[in-house]
Amino acid sequence: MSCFEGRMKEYPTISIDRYDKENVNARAYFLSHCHKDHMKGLRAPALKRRLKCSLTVRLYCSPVTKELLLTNPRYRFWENHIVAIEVETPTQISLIDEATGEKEDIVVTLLPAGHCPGSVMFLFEGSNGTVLYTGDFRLAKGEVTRMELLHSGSRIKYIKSIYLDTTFFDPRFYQIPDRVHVRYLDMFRNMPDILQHLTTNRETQIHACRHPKDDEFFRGNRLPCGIIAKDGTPLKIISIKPSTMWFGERTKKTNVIVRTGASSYRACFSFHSSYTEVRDFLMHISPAHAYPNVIPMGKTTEDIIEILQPFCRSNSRTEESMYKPLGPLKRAKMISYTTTDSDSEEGLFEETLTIPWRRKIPNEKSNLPLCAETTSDNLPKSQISFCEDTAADYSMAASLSTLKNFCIDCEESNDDDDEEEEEDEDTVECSADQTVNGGKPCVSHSHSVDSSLKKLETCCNEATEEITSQQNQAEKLKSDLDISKSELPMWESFFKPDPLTDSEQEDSQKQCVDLTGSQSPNLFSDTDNEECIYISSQNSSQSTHISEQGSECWGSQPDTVLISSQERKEHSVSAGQCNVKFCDFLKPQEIVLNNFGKTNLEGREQMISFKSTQCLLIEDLATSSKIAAENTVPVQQSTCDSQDSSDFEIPSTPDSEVPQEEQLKDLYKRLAAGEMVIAKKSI
DNA sequence: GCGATCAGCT
DNA sequence: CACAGCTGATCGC
Repeated sequence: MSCFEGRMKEYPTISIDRYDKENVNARAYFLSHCHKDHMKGLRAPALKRRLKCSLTVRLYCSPVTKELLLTNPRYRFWENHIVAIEVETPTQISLIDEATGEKEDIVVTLLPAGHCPGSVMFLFEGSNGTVLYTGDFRLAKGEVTRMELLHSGSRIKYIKSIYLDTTFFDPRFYQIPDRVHVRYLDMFRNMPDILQHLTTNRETQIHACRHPKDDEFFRGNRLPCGIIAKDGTPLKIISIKPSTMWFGERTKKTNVIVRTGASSYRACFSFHSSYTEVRDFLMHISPAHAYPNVIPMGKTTEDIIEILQPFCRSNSRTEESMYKPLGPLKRAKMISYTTTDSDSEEGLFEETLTIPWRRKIPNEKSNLPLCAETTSDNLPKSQISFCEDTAADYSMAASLSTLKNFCIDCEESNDDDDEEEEEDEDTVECSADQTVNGGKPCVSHSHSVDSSLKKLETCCNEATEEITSQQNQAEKLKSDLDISKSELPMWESFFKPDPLTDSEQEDSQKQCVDLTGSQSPNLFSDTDNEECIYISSQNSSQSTHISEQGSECWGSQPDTVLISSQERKEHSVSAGQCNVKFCDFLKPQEIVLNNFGKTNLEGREQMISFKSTQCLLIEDLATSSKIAAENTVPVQQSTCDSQDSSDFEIPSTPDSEVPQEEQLKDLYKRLAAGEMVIAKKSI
């Protein structure tokens, strides 16, 4: 529950997610998402009076949040005072003091937060520095690296302060299963696409309604919303209750899904980032200061700030050093065609920054023969000229020393995490980075050279990422195939009402190794519940990924989703095949799988069937077959992809062909020879 | 009557 | 259970 007071130290004239007390007098309001604990005071009389008196004050939010807000008649008075800002679109806003006429401009960028429909983080850039307000967020590990607007060139922007969702920033919530994998962060932009999955028809097999207190309810021939099986057959219901706190409270490690009753299960699930996800986010952002938005019970703000402190860059480096200007550009070196060791080591600027290297796309597995080879001083001239046509006024100005340094960047940017190496190469890589990125401190050098070098960097990065992507796909395919061989999700065994056999329990306990000390649920683990069901985290992340119906957003909150096998033909149930339906904006506290009705299979052996629009199919990747929307995918393959989404890998490109070893070798050779390699899309 | 706050509940 | 949000009771304006 957010305890953020509404104001940030750097920009105290704006209010975010709080609209009471002094916040009423803010020059602008920001709403990160439509949850009540972030809307305090938003319809209070004081604020209504302010709106009537002010000509300039506005509420800024995402288009989806605006839509949701205005759906509620109680907030409709905002209609003429609310401004929707497109996600990932830097927008300048003038903050005007209507009493004095004083004006301050800031640039705000909305970044998808993955918490609920329309939820965003706010990135503010202005005279008092760059600050990030996260609101509530759930971002998978590594996702921050793909947020371009948090980066300048290939490096993370300097974030002075971060105001952070620390809901689960506690080792008890060390790891929370990933959500159903989606390809894009901005999935909520298309609300009609989500709405098409919804119906008010109670006879559908997926219900979002409150869960009864106990299993007794299900023995009656009625669902919580009142619907009954037409032919009078008894209901066969499985309920899954998405929980996070419950798992955090376990004294032992548990599975991600634990059986809690005859037909009830707890699935570990969260709309907030886990400890490791927040830690990954913070480590990448590396802000100078971090402030918690959420203070857990029994803790103080100071406690949490202390926990956050090790992740702040002010911890190891002084703030002053971060702002150290670059100094004048050494133009003479820029136009040199020759290179010496001293050139490359000295760099292009009189002084160098000490900004730690940040990877935009870290990858633990990939090696980069491309950059390793191109760091050679024998680099062919063609390596320089392959971007020439993209920069008319460049005139071959990039020295080999620049390229050499740049290639060190390249190599490292895709290398494994190794802080020692980073420190060792700081000076060299920074000088290169300043050259190619042309960051804000580089005010004295030629724009044309700067932009040309940027293009050069872009070209090299694209080539590098292409190779990395190809390698990743090959490795992923291999690992997925391994998984599919050995760890096929056993839906049949999961949804069976019978307790585990001794051998099943024994097998799973053998695999329980707790090295973290956290109680976070594991794939196969020990449990304090004797009726535990063992299921992979991939499965649970899909099975629990259900949410609240938009039309009920303001009314009674449905917290149960009932899934029955009584379905239309397109939702037909079949063993071994499982489509995943995306209802990501629903937010139930319970999911009930209800397989009442007639099917062609015995009820308890049925697989629950969904529709899929997002899951990638590994086999399709391998065969380049086109993945159509609404495609039907075998669950074991879609879950493999879901697992991948949690890794620090570049997501595989659908429709692309995984290269064979020989092809890769050929690619490397061509790249090393300075040829331009263009990714071809095969559909 | 309405809003703020809290307890209790899901 | 702290999520997030509802209902109802109570108090104050």
